[in-house]
Order: sequence, then structure tokens, then C-alpha cells
Amino acid sequence: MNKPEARTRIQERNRAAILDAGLDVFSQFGFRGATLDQIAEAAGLSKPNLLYYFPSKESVYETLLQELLHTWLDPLRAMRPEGDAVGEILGYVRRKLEMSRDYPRESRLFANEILQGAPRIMPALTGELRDLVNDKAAVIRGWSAAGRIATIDPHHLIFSIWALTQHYADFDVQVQAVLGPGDPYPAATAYLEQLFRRLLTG
Amino acid sequence: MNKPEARTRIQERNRAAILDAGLDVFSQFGFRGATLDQIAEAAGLSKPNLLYYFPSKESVYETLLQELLHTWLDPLRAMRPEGDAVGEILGYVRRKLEMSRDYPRESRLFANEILQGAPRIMPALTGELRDLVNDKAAVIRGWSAAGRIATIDPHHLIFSIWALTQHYADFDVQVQAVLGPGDPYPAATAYLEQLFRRLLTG
DNA sequence: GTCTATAGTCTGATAGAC
DNA sequence: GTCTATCAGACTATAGAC
Repeated sequence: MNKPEARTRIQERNRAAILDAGLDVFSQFGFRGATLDQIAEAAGLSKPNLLYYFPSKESVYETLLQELLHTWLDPLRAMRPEGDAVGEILGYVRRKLEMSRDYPRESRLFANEILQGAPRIMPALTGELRDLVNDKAAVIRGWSAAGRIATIDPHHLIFSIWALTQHYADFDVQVQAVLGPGDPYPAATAYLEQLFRRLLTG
Repeated sequence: MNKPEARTRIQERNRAAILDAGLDVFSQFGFRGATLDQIAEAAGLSKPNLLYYFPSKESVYETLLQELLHTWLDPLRAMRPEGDAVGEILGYVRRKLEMSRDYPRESRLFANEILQGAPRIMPALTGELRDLVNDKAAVIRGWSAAGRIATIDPHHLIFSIWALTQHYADFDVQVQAVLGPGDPYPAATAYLEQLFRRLLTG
């Protein structure tokens, strides 16, 4: 009855509070810069109590990274070869931008992990991520060859989608400093649609 | 004779070694995640000796940030209103991408500072940076109004240039994991020129 | 399950010999 | 100028009372 799959409601709530607090702190300071004190306080628990739910700082971080990977690539996976080429790519851009808007902490957690050299996520980058990207790059190359979109480098197209959409989560502070308060996403959505439409139909 | 302007050659060399090592470590781990031990070892000095040259960890970091700001905005400043509109913007993209290629650590230092909420650089963001961006945005808006480039949101155009060029420095590990070893910059240069040319002449 | 207390280590910074 | 030695505080993690 003590298996992870059979937790009480209080346990579920505390576990979720720890992960939510960990996401706050790790996404801002990275693994090394974050402290258990910060996370415990944000979760409303004592530090020993936090360590009752997770055996170590590392385990909190790795749980977050694993949950992140689970959903991070979904928008790209959803790109269908048999769909309308421009529409599929624009749809991917839109979904990715929505993820930046709705899950900015996850985007920053990922950015921090990469900036630190991806010590814990590297296997997924050279494995799952690379395979998926190469698969979708082949799809895009096929669309180009069939004349359904302009001829472009499919890998750099994917990089540019990542860069442009994640920028609004990762550099949010800078965007707000320049634009002032207010939601930048409506204008960003319109701008990115315009950008990719012209690129793909050029 | 002990003013900062009158240092011996050894002092200059050690100071430079500390700043270089600090750039290595801070750009990877951020301010909180970096330690003086790491920096001292990378600089080939003892920790007390490092603190002979800089009074604190903070002072090393702030010196780096200040030197960074000094050159970070140069490529944007160099955009001339009287030049060829498309050529000026493409030139900015090219210079910014060259900075990512030649100074990736500086790009990552900046990214880390922003991810952590820009605690030390915020005044520059809402001051110098914001003013310069608004100034250049007006130039771009003028180019659009004169029909020399397509009509686009000038602020998001600038954001997209930052995002696309800095991505190759900040997410370098991911780019290499996907593409494999080899210099990604030739293809990136060609891709970005194609992208912005189509966007601006669409 | 949650707490106080604390062990053991790391970290930024200082003292003082040479 | 550079070193060894070391301090005070912060850090991860554990022990043990309740």
C-alpha cells in the first residue's frame, strides 16, 4: 500500500506542491543555483519533510525533467505528413507558441538545462529528440520536393521555430522591459504567422 | 601608482585570466550556481589570490556584465537609417549571428542573467536597451511606410533577430546533438538570410 | 508524517605568514 | 602578491522525538 501508485490525497497534494515549487525555483536558478530551502518554503513544507517525499534534490529535478520531456515534443509529433504542408507547419508554430505562453517555467527549465551543457538530458537529445527531428525533417523535405512549400533547410526551419517561440518564455523579462506591461502574445502570434507564411510560400 | 589604470603586466594577466574563467563558469551555471573555487581553479589561482584581484564574487560577475553591455548592442546601433533598408537589416542579422559564433559565452551569460529575472541588468533593459530598440523600431517603421520593406511589427522583428541568432550560441549543445558534429554556422547564415529576405520583401 | 536538532560538507571571505 | 589556515554561514541530508 506504500507504492508510489497508491498515495493518499495529502501525499499527492504535497508531492504536487513540491514539484510546482521546484519548477519555480529550478527554472529560475538552474539545478546548482537552486536550494532545497527555497523549494521547501515555496511548497509550504519544512526541508526534512520535503526530503520525506523525495530522497534528494537531484530526484526532484530529475522528476521535473522527465515530466517535461514527456510533453515537450508533443507539438512536433503532431505534425502530420498527409496534412496541408503550410498549415501543418503554421499549426506547429502556433502550438509551440501556446506552450511558451501557458508553460513558461517548463521552457525556462529546459533552457537552463541546455545552458548548463545538458548534463542530465543529453541522452534524450541525441536519442529521442534527434530521431524525431530527423523524421520530421524528412517530411518537410518531401513537402519541398513536391512543391508544396518553398525549398528550405528543414533542420534550421525547426530550430527557428524553437528559437522564435521559446524566446517569448525564456526572455520574457526582456520582452516586457522593452514593450512595457501587457500581453505580447497576440502580436507575437500574428508576427510569427506572417513570418513563416512568407518563408514557406516564398 | 596602484590605480586600476596602472597595473603591472602580471596584474593585467591575472585579472584577465579571472575574467575569462568567470565568463566560462558564470555563463554555464549563472551567478548563484557558480563558485569561486571553480573560477579560481579555471584561472590557475588560489581562491584567496582571486579575491586579492576582485573584492567579491559579485564584483567579478558585475565586471563581466558591464563589459558585455558595452558591446552587446553595437550591432544594432550600427543599423543606419540612410542605408539600404533590406541590406541594413540583413547586415544586422549577419553581425548578430557572428557574435553568437565568436562570443557564445557572452551570449549565454546574458541568457542566464535574463532567465534569473535580470536582477542586475534590469536598469539597462528598461533604459539603454529599450531606448535603442524604440529608436530603431521607428527607423524600421519608416522604411515600411516608405515602401522599402514589407509592413511588419518592428519590435517583434528585432525580437526575432535576437531569438534566431542567439539560439545558435545558447542552445548550441542541442543544435550539435541534433545535427551531429560540424560547424552549423554556414547553413545557419544562409537560412537566416533567406528567411529575412523573404519576410522583408514579401 | 512532520517536526527540531544537528551532522557533515561546501562556500564566500578574511587573517596573517612569507 | 601569493600562500596556508581558518572563520561564519549556507547547504544537503539524516537522526530521532512526537
